[in-house]
Amino acid sequence: MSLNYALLGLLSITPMNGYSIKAFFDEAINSVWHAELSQIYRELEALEQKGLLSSTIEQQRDRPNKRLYRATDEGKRSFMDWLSSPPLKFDMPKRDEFMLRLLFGSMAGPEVAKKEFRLFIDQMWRVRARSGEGSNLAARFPDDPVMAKADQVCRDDMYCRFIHRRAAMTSETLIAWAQECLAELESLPASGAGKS
Amino acid sequence: MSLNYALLGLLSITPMNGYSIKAFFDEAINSVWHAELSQIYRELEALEQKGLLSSTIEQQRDRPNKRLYRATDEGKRSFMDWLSSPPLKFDMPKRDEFMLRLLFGSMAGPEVAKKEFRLFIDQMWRVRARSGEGSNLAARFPDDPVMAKADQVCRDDMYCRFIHRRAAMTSETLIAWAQECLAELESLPASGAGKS
DNA sequence: TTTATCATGTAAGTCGTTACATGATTGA
DNA sequence: TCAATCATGTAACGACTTACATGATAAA
Repeated sequence: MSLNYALLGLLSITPMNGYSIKAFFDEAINSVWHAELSQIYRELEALEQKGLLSSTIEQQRDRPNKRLYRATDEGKRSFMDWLSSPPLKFDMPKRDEFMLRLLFGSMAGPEVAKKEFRLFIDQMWRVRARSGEGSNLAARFPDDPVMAKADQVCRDDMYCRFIHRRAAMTSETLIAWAQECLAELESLPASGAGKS
Repeated sequence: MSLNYALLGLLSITPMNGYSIKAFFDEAINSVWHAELSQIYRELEALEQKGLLSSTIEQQRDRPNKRLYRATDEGKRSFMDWLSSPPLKFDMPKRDEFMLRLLFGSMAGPEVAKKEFRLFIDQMWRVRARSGEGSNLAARFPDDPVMAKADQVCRDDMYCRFIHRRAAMTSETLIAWAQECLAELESLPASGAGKS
């Protein structure tokens, strides 16, 4: 299973609606978990039908209503069982498109690789910048108690600090790595686009 | 798409059978791409039916026969198109179970987190050890020309060196990060299992 | 007036995992 | 003799993505 426990965990702490869960994933813990809205809504419904979540409609003027989900007692139990269960895997299957392209670098020539490394470094700069700030959900959604609570889950929490520290350290390393590779590519005795 | 181009790329360089492709993924570029055998076989068949791959049976005494696949001209063209196409995404969706558990660390207590960090560090030691060696396919499959060729794809190739260097640097960083976190957890004023 | 944000969903399709089936050979 | 390695597959399921549909308000 997957998304499943991310939802049960979050909704064990605070009630949220689908849209705010998506925002939390993207803004606060984007280095940890990703999910599309459509998947979130579907999964929320499935968990409610299993009795692990319950939902209520929150009326809003000026805006569409929200369906707030929260974990039931059974949902909390199910989550805690998972959280304390030992069979955990560290090696999540990797499928990295950039790395795959790099593997075939000698077939495309160094110019392509150089261009992609420069884009990669740009991207990592953005990641690094974001990882320093932590979550800014409360700022982006002022006077929304749901977002404020979701934000607070991460602020002042040691484990969230660990997560952001990891994102910062990893992006730092990847920038160094990419610059190293780029330097080697640029020092190449410029031949006319071919094998390495 | 995904596995798709990994296969076309590999089979543009050298003919391989399903089993050896799996071995190449796992042994030589496990930080880049992962796939189950069943998926590889299914995808190979699909690509052959599209005319992007062709296959021949290689007879063997003492062992089951091999079905060797290679990219057709159309397959090679299709692959090169992809390789030189700009719309590349660096942000592959992340779903990291260990990190997700860590996010909810304050609900499980520091002892659980400590245990998992120690396991994580063990795992990363193994990753680091492996990333130094590069691929050892030729050693594991002596007198198999398919494996020898697959292995050679990576040896002496600058881009493969880049890949292994990244794996080495990343595992190094992750070990440092985990040790840092573990130290902070161990310096905690031992309370009886509860909130942070 | 058009675009962006907020908000919830459905449907179809692709991608990936797990379980099962088969069968020979080699090494412990 | 039992497990592991080599080798190829099928079937069923589960997870994830993409495209579509709707509709309000706020800002450019």
